[in-house]
Amino acid sequence: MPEGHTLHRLARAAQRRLKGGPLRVTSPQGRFADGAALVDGATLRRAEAVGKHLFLDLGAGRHVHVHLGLFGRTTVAATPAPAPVGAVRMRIEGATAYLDLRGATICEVLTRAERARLVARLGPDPLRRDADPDRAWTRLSLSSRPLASLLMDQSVVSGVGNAFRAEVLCRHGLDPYLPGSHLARVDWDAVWADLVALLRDGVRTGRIRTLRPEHGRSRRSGPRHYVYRRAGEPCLVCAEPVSVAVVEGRRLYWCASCQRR
DNA sequence: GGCTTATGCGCAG
DNA sequence: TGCGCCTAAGCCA
Repeated sequence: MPEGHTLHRLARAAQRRLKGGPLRVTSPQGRFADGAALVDGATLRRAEAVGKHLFLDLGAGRHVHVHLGLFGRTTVAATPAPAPVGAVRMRIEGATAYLDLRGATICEVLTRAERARLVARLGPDPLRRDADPDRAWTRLSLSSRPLASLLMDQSVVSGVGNAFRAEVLCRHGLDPYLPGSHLARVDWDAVWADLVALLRDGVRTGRIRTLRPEHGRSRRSGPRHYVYRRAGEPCLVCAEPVSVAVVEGRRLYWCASCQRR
């Protein structure tokens, strides 16, 4: 479930459960065998997420970089680790916990400079204290591209994916096709603040919860989002059917009636 | 057991 | 713009 909150949550879990003693790093599936050999026996200095990227600082200028892509999944659990089932790209075993990685787009060892170059091309991450929303505003306000494209562009804002894109635009009544340059500063400030709150909630709960209390956030059954994956179903606010179209290669869901600005 | 879909992204053309 | 990567889960028969 890889939007930014997933990676920050993973970074926290890794930091808490793998820090300390030497780590056994292997690649049962084999595709990360060379990388694993480079870092096997190292100690975790720091686990950190930037946008949808996870970095494990293993000292001596070695940084394991993981990007989950669309399919990547991780397991973090108490040792002893069971015999690997399926395609485990990377397994990290510590004294009390282990981490399994499957299906990731990227799992590699980077130098500090390579890591810095990668981070430099990412836009501000709403989950990081050092994030500067002005950087994103500068990009947005000069662009004729639609908001729905800009929000998915990791060099504009990092950590937002298809679910949060759809939901945050809906929560603010924003037309997904509005050019970035037509967005009011006050609306961007509100969207940014909302992304901070929504993503933080995601880190805490491990879920994407976007419904306001009056629309059933705590309800057990029924829709869990305003528009995401609800094509053709009634909008929770105005009951008009939710629209769907492909933008940036991903399905965009929105309410054409509520989101007009 | 097969088919579809998925919270992503780089690359060819 | 569309394809390919890569894995798992949900749905159907």
